Parts: sequence; C-alpha cells; structure tokens
Amino acid sequence: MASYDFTAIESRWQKCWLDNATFRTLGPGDEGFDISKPKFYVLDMFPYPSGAGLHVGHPKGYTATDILARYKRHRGFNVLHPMGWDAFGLPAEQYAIQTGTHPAVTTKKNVDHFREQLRALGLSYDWQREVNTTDPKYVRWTQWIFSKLYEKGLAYQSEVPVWWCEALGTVLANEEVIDGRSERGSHPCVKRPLRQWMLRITQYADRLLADLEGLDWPDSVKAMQREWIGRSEGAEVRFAVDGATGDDGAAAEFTVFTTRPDTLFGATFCVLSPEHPLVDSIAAESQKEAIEAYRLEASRKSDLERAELQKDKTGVFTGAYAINPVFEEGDPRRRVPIWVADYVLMTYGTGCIMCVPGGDERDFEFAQKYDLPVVFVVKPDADGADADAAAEACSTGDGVMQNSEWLDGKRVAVAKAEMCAWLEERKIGHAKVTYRLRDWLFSRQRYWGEPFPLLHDQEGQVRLVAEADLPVSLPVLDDFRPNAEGDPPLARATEWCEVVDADGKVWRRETNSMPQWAGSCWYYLRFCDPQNDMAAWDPKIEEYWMPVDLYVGGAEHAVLHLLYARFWHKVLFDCGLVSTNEPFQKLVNQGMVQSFAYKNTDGVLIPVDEVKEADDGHFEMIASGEPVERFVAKMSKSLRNVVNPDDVIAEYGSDTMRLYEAFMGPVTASAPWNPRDLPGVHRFLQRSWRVFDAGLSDTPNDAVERALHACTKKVTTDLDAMANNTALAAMMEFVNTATKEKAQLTANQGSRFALLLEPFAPHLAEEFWSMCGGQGSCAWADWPTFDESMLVSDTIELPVQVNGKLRGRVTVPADAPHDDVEAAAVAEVAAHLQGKTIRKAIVVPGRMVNLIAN
RNA sequence: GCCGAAGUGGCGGAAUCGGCAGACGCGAUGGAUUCAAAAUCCAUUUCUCGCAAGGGAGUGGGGGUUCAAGUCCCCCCUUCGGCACCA
Repeated sequence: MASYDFTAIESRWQKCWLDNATFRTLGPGDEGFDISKPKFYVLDMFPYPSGAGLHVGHPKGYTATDILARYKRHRGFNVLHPMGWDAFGLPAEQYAIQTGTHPAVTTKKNVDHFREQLRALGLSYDWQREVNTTDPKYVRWTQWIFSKLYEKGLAYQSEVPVWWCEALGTVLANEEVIDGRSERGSHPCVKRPLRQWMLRITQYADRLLADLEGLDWPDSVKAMQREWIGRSEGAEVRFAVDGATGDDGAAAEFTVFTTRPDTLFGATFCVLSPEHPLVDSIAAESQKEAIEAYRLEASRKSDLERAELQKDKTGVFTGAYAINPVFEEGDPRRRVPIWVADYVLMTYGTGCIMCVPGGDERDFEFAQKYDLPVVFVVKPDADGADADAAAEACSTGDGVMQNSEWLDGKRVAVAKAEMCAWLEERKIGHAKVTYRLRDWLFSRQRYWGEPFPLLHDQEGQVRLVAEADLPVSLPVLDDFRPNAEGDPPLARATEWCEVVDADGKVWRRETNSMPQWAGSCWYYLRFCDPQNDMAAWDPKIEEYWMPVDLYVGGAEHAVLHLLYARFWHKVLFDCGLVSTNEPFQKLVNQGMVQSFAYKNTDGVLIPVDEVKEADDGHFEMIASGEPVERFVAKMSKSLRNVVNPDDVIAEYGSDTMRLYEAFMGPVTASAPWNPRDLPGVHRFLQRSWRVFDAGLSDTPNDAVERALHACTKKVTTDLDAMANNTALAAMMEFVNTATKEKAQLTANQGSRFALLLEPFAPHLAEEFWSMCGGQGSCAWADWPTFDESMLVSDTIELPVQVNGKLRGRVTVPADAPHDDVEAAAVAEVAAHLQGKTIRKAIVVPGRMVNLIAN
C-alpha cells in the first residue's frame, strides 16, 4: 500500500507536460494542424503581474477555464487557451521612482514569479503563446493599431480639463477616478486643463450599444455598458436671446437638448451651465458681478462637489431673456428668463437646457427656490380625486398633454413626435440622439507605457512614425519623474525626443504615453498568432480562432476594458483587419474569493494570524484571549487576510487546490475562502487513490459499472453547463460507491474515471491513467461515453402523497402501468385514507403519486 | 432614487420542465480500529413535539394560482454590485 504522494506525482507530470509540450496548440499553417476539427477559444483576462504574486482569488477563474479547456480537448476540439501579462502600469513605475530599479527589471521578476505560480497549478496553457504587453515585439503592434485609429481620424488632441492626480503625477480618465480619488491607490485628484490625446469612441456609441444585443454576456454587464453609453432620444431646440446680438451682428441664440420636446409649452425659463460661452455676452450689466462671482465659485468646485450639493441648487439670473418659439409674438409667455446654474453640465448635451418645472423635478426644485413660474403640461393617468391633484403637480412620466394649445389632449409619445415635426418645419429644431459616453482620454504622463508613434514639428503639425520604424521603444532613463517644466518623464530623454527626417527636418516625439488599457485592447488577437514578425496577426489564423468563445474575468472590468476592447475591435473590423464584429461571444464574471477577517470589540482590525477559534466556536486573540468578531471581506493586504496559493499547494498539492476552487460553488458566485474545507476535497483524492492503489480486477463489479455510467453522464452534462461543483459531487459519489463495494476497478473502468477526473485534478488523473496501463498523457484521449440502459433499474421507488402531503413510498416495477402504481400507492397509505373517498389520483410516471381524498 | 444580481440547515452549497427540499462537502455527535493519538472505516445529523410508533413546521416576509410551488404571479423586506443633477 503506497500513500498518495501528491508532491511527487504533481512534479512528475508537470515536467512531463513541459518536456513533451503536451499543451502546444497548433493553428492554421502549422505542420500537423487539423483544420477539420472544431475550435474553442477559452480566454482568461490576463493579469497585471504585481509584486505581491498570486492570491487564491486569481485561480478561481483560471481553474474554471482550465477545466473547460481540458474537457474540450477530450471532446475533439482544437483548444486555444493562452496566458500573458498586462505588464505596463503604475506600480512598477512608482517602485522605480522610489528605488531606482528600472520598471523592466521589476516587471520581469514579477512575471517570472507569476508564471511559476501558474505552472504550479497545472494550468494547461500553451506557454509558447505567452504575450507580454511591454515586449517591444508587442508594443510595435499596439503602436501600429494606434496608427490605424489615427489614420481613421479617431485620435485627436484636445485641451481638456482632466483629472490630475498629484500623488501619481498623471492624468486619469474619468472612469479611473471614483469620488474624486484615484481608482488605484485612492489619492485625491483635481481637474486641470491639459493638452491630451483623445479617441473618438463616441463615434461608435450606437454600434457599441446595438451590438450588445447578440452577445452571451451577463445581463448586469450589458446593463452597465448600456448605462455607460447612455443613449437618449430627444430634440435640439434653438432659442433666440431677446434683443441681443452676437459678435457677427446676428441675433444671439443658443441650442438646448431636451428629451421632452413635448413639454415645450411648459418651458418657463432656461439655464446655461457656468462654463457656457454665451454667458459673458448676454449678461446684463447689473448682473455681471454676481455672475462672475458665481462662475468663479463653480470653477473651484470639482465635479464631485457639484454632485454632492445636488440637493441644494444654486444659480444666478443673467438679466437676459430667451424667446420660447412656441408662443406667438406678443404673448407674455414668450419671453423666458435665462439663468446660470451649476446643475447644468457643460459636458453633456449642449451645455444648456430649457426648463420645464412642471415636467422635471430638478427644474421644479430650482423654480421653487427662485420663484419662477410653473406650468403643468402633462396630466398623468389617474382616476377620480387623484386626477385633479395630479394635474397640478410636477409630472415626469407618461400622460396626456394640457396647457399646451395644439398639443392638448395628445399622449406624450404623440406630442413628442408632433413637436419634433413642428420644430423641423420651422427650422428651429430637430430630433436628436445624445449619448452620455464621452470621448476616451487616451494619454498619460507616464514612463512605463507605450510611446505614441507620433512626431510634432515646430508649427504644430503632427505625423505618424513610419510603419517601418516601429516600434518606438522607450528610451533608457534612470529618473522616472516628470521634468522640471512639468513635462512627462519621456521629455527627459532629450536625444530620444529629437528626430531628424530624410529631408533634414527636425521633429519632436510625443512625450505622452498610452494608458494601460491599450495593450489589453487587442491581446486576445495576438494570442492567435503570437510569434508573427510580419504582421500583428495572420488574417487566416485570426479568422479560424476568433471570436473568443468564452471570456472569463472579474466584474470590475464590466465597462472599461470590455468597452475599450470592443471599440478597438470594431475599428479593426472596419479596417478589414478582423473577421468578426465583436471580440468576445460569451462572457462570464467569476465571483470574488473573499476571506475571513476579524475585528475586536472596538472595531479595530485584527490580522488573521493573531486569531484562533475558541472551544465554544467563538473567535479570540491568541495573545490576550480578547474576543473578536469574524466577518467576510475582500482579501486585502490591509486586512491581513490574503491567502497565498503556494502555501495551499505545499500542504495539500495543486490538485486539491484546483478541486477546492471548483468545489466552492458556481464560478459566478462569491464565497469566502474557508481553509477548514480543504481537507474535504483532499480526502476525496485520497479515497480515489486508495481505490486505484488496491489494484485492478479483470471482472467489473456491476454496481460500480452502473455508478460509473451515471457519473459519466452527470459529469458530462455538468461540464457542458460549467457546473464544476456538481460534477465533482458526482465523482465523489462514484468513489464512495466504489469504496463501499470494496471492489477493484478494471483497467477500463479506471481509465474512464481517470478521464472524468482529468479536467479537475489532472496530475492525479494522469497517474491513474498510467496505473491502468495508459501510455503517456491522457490529455488528448477521447471522452468516455455512457450507456443510458445502464442508468435505468428494474424497479423504482415512488413517493406517495395524500392531499399533497408525503405519507409513504412504494417500490414498483419501472414499467408498471398507471393502475398498478395507483393500487400499490393506495395500499401503502391505507391508514391515511380511512374514512375518506379518493376523489382523484395523480400518477406522474417515474416521479410520484398524489391521492386526493376527503 | 434608478438599474442589475441574490436571499435555502451550524457553514459552502444542490434541486434540468411546477413533482420526495437539503445531493456533495465541511463541521458536529456516537461507534469500530488503536496502548494512545492521527489517519481510516461505519452510523446519525433542517427545526420541533414524542420513550416510541408517529405527528407538526420549514427555502427572507405576506398574499395568490395549482392536485402539487424553493421554482410561476402580485406586494413587501434585506444584502451585494453598478449608476446617480446626463436635461
């Protein structure tokens, strides 16, 4: 009797896989590639290789995809299952600023560590396809794709107020700032105008929205993207300023965007945002001072503060009036005051609005505060006494128009359409779609990112670096801070910055760099053809592998990464460079692996390693015995509750680690890491080992054979549904049966079980496979089949209910006719039927019997 | 406030189409083995009343549909995630 030596088994098979390149994936053009087989591209979101290494949260998704990848190989698919590194980014650069260690050095060290940790998990990646976004061979093509965007006019420079983070020394995109603090590191940020590169993602807003339809993605992610894109249908309406003329002598006017053109008869005032360019020219002399003060105050407030103060609206009257075009000349309602207020944002719509206090709660609040007139133009659908009250209240929903002359009595939807037509006829407005999505702020003032392939001349002209000169590599620096003038760190490389072309003309390199998102926008394409030096990818190869059939990653990328990558992909599609409209057909968000954390009675966090469980099941501090409270939280350094997979692997082996990750629950569910549960899955592997270690038999045990067929069916259907936890439960049941039967498996049975186990615990499965006489790796062996006839038994046990309550069970032949089953059931529960008459008998074949009696 | 997801034993979770609620695992309890412990094996383990036989309750709460509801419908509560003056 040998014991289950997981360390020896796992290192032996990992070496075997490496030596034999077992998981090398061939593609179109490779010798020996079989293009007739179906393909399956299963992708993990590649990690940023941080200095902290893996924690047990990473492998949750990696295990799930690896199980599927291994299963699909057995099912005869060409499986593309690669891994790489999203290796540009801030931490390595900040570390460089602090220590002088070049980011490339730090990055290489971290990547090596990550790779080693992933290998230890026995993940079946094709390591020859590994990509690294910081590799010049990769950067070259990131820059090349940027060139495509630039050529299509999708990249432009703009002086924009951007989030500036002093602590990080860089600008951040809107979405990288949460509540006025940086997403990474939570440093305070302020708005500051700077020259930036922007990408016109807004040009793709409609397609990014519409194409969500066909994707097999979680509803939550689709909803988030829809909200982020924020399509809203409405109209633009031109308002003339009463009596004012513009610089060119024509009447001054402004255009508002509204989603409710139907309520134009209720527009009793207008509001311009404080940044609106018209404010200065229309302001009455008497109001100028107040307006200046208000604008100054508004400019000091960050967006955050403006949002925080949303309950208390403020504003200043400009002294000017606008003409509401729906009213006849001479109608007193025609002239409406123009205000300035910071609840109107310059960055959305046209930066100014028409205000209908009767139909918009924000306008209503503002009108109340400053005593502006209110007209109720929509009468909501209501009955009786409520109706009269409702007609005299702010109504933002559907209903029937009132106080709106020729629109009166019409429903909102009809009134919208008719008003749009009316405006268009008179050329004072038109239907319009607006998006909340803004253009993508694409430049950063960092060293550790892709340089832009762009050159500037003295006159401010910009041109692309020739394709033949790509990549533009990062200059070697030893100081990674911005220079004295506040220019990005790349400006320190004075020689690098200066480029003289063939005509002797001097150009200056762009010194901004790309954000970390750039590399992750197309890595899934490079995985198709990672070694190609002639092109980013070969179109034939791309066409075979794309789209990604399953993409697994965290929900934190629901909007940013996934929206940016979709955008690039659509641009590449328009360039004829990729064959699909969307990159990721199916998306799954893996749940978070949380961890227990502890706090004492004062609410102070106590590190995990200073706490023990007391005999009564409560938790206390090891040193003092002081009671602490346990709670479930995200793993984080500050909570000192991070679990490192290396420790788990050392104690139980990577097969146990993988099994635990898979057994915790559905891939999509979050659950706390509970070390107490590890021995459970480890015991399963040990029991399996004992079954095989007992030796093989020549004659199959019938009960074991039946159990194996049932297990095969369950594991197969569960794997197809990614229900890895219940597939494992089925295998546990099989091993329990085999153990109970004290039967030796036949070589054939053992091989079949080994294959079922292989996706989950590949090392031990390979060992079982060879114990059963299998040659080499079983990774590509055909998946076992099952026989339905082995799953049915001669007799079945049926529950018997009386009036819907379970009262007994009967065992009947599986093919017993309805009447026999009923008779047997009646006999079984006779005691419960005494004095009653059976009114109805419901017999569901193979399921149950329900007798209705009274 | 709006949008999305989810509430099942002491714990993680299972229940494909409306048909035996709690598979599988953890933990716990009892037993076998052992000088003893670990490991292993066997049994019990939703709660509750009962010596037992047996009964009652039970899937966040309340109503409904149905012979039958964790599952379908209506209302409400809680938790988590996202958005939040977007006109």
